[in-house]
Amino acid sequence: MSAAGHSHDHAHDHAHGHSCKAEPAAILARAEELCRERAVQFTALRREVLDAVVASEKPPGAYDIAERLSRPGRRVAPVSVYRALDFLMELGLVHRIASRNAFVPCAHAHGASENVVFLICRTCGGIDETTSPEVESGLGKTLKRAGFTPAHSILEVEGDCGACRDKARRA
Amino acid sequence: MSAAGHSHDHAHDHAHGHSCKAEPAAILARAEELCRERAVQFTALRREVLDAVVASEKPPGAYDIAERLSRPGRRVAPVSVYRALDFLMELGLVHRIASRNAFVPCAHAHGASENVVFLICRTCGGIDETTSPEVESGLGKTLKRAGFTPAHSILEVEGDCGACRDKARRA
DNA sequence: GCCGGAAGTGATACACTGTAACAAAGCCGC
DNA sequence: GCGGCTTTGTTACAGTGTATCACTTCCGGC
Ligand SMILES: [Zn+2]
Ligand SMILES: [Zn+2]
Ligand SMILES: [Zn+2]
Ligand SMILES: [Zn+2]
Repeated sequence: MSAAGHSHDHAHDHAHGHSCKAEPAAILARAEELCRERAVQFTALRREVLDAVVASEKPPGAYDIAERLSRPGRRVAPVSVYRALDFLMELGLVHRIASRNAFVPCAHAHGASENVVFLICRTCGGIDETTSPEVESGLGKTLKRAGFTPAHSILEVEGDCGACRDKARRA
Repeated sequence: MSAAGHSHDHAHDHAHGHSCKAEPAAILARAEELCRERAVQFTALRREVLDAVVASEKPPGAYDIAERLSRPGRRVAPVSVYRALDFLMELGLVHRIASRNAFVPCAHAHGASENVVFLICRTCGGIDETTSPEVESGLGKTLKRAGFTPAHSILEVEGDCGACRDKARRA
């Protein structure tokens, strides 16, 4: 999945559907801003956990993060990671992928109530995030028909991303 | 939703949004038919696990089922339950709810590729199942736009079912 | 600067969820 | 019945997430 935006900031208009890793600097900035707004602490541990999620090649599990942050002389227990992840999810900076027990940085800065679609590539393991007005409205109709009041929803699609499909075709 | 048809088959047209337990007899019959078709064994254990899933008040976890099936003198280990559940899911008789680690009987007899929407009531804990052509087509468009080839997807909505909402309103 | 409450972290233990490996039992076609 | 396959039992273990409590850090008020 592609890394969006380089230092010289080329035109990156996202007509492509493939995942663009959130720019580490951008998401960090967003984190700091959000924490200032809400008057909560963006502590070192929280920053490190966010960094780990952003920097990981594949969406890591909580234990992966704990291991990555631990060194001889400093052990970060999974429970600390979970707390930081809860915090980051509360702020909408990180999402949990229920079907994988993994965590991804939010790539969209969408509102909390807005539905997102996670595209999980079973070949490369990458997870892309997109929004879908069509799904949103269709789901709204369906829920209304069912008399169900939604609080939040998860939509995770497993399959093959464009890059992996192309690679397979060339092979 | 809905279990159509009781013994005296009253009009049960399901304008209501709340979960209607699948008729135990019907799903059992379907299981036997499917197993005959595919020439696989519908063993006692598999039947008991299916029964347990159908009969449970709330969607049970695998360990709940194991406990329910165990008695003094006969212990059913979780691993056996998982195997039976895998079997039943393969046949499309049971679904796993990723956001809850719970299992529900299929209430629709839909095809394997067809998308379903799970409606999870956070008040009563009931889980209803419905299909949504709108979502289906909307999601198709979105995936195409993203260049993503889907294999299968999960869509789980948490909120309040009609019954619980009414109950709350009257209170 | 100091104090006191609130928030965050460390550490341990534990509960819950799921899988691997191998042996024993049951089924089925020959 | 024999031989191969499927299913189940049993044990052990890996992976995921939470409860508890003590300790530290932060922050606002004095
Ligand atoms: Zn997001
Ligand atoms: Zn891929
Ligand atoms: Zn179903
Ligand atoms: Zn309800």
